[in-house]
Amino acid sequence: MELRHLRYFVEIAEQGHYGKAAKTLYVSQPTLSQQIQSLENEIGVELFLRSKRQIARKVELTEAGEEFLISAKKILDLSQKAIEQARKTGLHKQVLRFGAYKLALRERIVETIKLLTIHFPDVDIKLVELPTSADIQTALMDETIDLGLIVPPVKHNDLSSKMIKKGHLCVILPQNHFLANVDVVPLIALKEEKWVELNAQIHPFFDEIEQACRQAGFSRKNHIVQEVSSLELLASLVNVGIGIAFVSSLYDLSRETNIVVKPIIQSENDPLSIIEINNALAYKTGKNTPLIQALIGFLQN
Amino acid sequence: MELRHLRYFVEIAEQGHYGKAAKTLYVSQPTLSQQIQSLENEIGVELFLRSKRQIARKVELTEAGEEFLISAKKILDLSQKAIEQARKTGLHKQVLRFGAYKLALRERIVETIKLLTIHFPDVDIKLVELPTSADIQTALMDETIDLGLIVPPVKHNDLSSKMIKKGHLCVILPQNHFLANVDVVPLIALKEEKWVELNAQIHPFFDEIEQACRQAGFSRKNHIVQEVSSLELLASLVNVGIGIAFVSSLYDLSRETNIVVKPIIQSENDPLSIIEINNALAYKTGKNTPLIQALIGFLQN
DNA sequence: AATGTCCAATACTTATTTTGTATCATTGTG
DNA sequence: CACAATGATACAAAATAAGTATTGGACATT
Repeated sequence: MELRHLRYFVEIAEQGHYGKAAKTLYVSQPTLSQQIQSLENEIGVELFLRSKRQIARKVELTEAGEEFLISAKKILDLSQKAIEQARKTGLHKQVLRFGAYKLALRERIVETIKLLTIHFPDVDIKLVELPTSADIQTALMDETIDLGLIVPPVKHNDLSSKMIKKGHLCVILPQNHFLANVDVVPLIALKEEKWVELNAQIHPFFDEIEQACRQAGFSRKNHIVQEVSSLELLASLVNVGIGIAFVSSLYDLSRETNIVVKPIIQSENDPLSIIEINNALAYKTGKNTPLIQALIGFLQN
Repeated sequence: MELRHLRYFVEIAEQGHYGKAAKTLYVSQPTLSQQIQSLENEIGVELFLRSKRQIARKVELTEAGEEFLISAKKILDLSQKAIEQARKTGLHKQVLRFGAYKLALRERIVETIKLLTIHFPDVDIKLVELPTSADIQTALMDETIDLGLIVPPVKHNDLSSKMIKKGHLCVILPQNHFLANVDVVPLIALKEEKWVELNAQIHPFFDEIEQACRQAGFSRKNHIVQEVSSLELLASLVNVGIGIAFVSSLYDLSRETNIVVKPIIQSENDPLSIIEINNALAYKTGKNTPLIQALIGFLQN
């Protein structure tokens, strides 16, 4: 018997329905059928009524099942408590310096980071803000920070990283732009555009953009008409028609009006050839403590 | 986290030694290293001290580990109790008719069956004794018994079986027999011997023996000088030199003196060509209830 | 200091277990 | 009686755990 069996059993018992339980547990329905069977076989007792008639349209517990449900919940609860207790003791006042590049703070990742402080209340998480993803990596190498949010790829051999959020390159256009109504924008279609760009000092993926354009067969040199220092300004200038701009799908632009955001594709013929701009967590390879692993594991969900 | 992690953790903590814990858990040492690491990573806390110096020659728990140990034991204990409780309720006064062939009661399996009554005290286990393995199979088909101990193979399509004990064909010889000092006896070497044999009415694997001899190129017809009705008599007659006899390695002959037991091999050249005489549990295929599965699972250990 | 022993960690492969996909069988409903 | 709902099965795929061989670090001994 494993805790998995108990988790599945409790969910099915509470929902009274294999299919619904499967949904909330993010597994398939046959999985539950099988796991419950193996649990029943280990105990030697049927936990759910398998009688032919199912008038109530839901699975009912046997007498033994009712009892087992109470125990199972208690065990699962204790397991959770045991983990939390160990964390409390082991992480007490441990400091974790978490680095994020400036623009990350405009991304949806922020809420996730907030969750960290709730689930690991005994870790003293110090948020360190640095201009770019590259600066984060340098800081990790210097051990100025312990864990950092970056845009892959990593640029040092000694850094390990784990992707936590997938995103892709997008372009923002004024609403009256001739491409404003297409589904996706092939990169080459933007060959002749004028560009507004974030200041290179804070741009998390400037190099990736330039490389993609080169690959598509053009360069934006002399087409960048203005550099700005914030996403808001960027959106405003696009809005009034000064130029268009590249952004990541991970940015939260929901508050910017009168602009449209369109995904970029590398090849005109392949609608799946998006250009990935991801978020990853990085740490110095030698320093992958349980705490760091646990945080990464947590943030991946 | 799964209960497996807790089982491993508790065992290592109590033994203070990965290698020793691996032995009692019947897994390899690296397995424990890995599972403990994954547990630590999930919790985010080191449970064992990994300090450089290990003066005490044993692994020590961290403070968090000490606490976790207490919780882990409690959880494992509750899990066991939960199973027992469910069994108590679900199996209350359930009757299981367990069939065993006569000679099985002279085999080591008996002790194992006794364990059943201890671990499943609320099941009313009725022991049914029948002459041979074939009779057990008939009784299973008739549903006169629910579960039976047999010597494979099964002889009906509707019977399922699960091996629970491996054994092999042996010969018992008087101590002064010319083969009494070899390691293994090739079957063909017994071509000219005189035989004492169990009464065909109670012999669990007479057919298997005859077939093996035929395969080796001889027949015992006219060489069987005496039939007896018990293992004790069989051993006695061998002892005084009336003849030799085939037995299974599963028989408990520890109380018989002045005889030697030697494994038989089918081919002179291959010391691994033993002739299997196993024990299996069988049940009617349509009737594999959780109880039967649980009993089989239990007896396999 | 050099050498040997003990013990957990690592790298890599294999085996087992769990999960998913497709399909079925049964039951209750319109 | 056809149809929808729901859990069970069979089989393929993926994920996870376990095994084998080896390493590296800490002590002990010479």
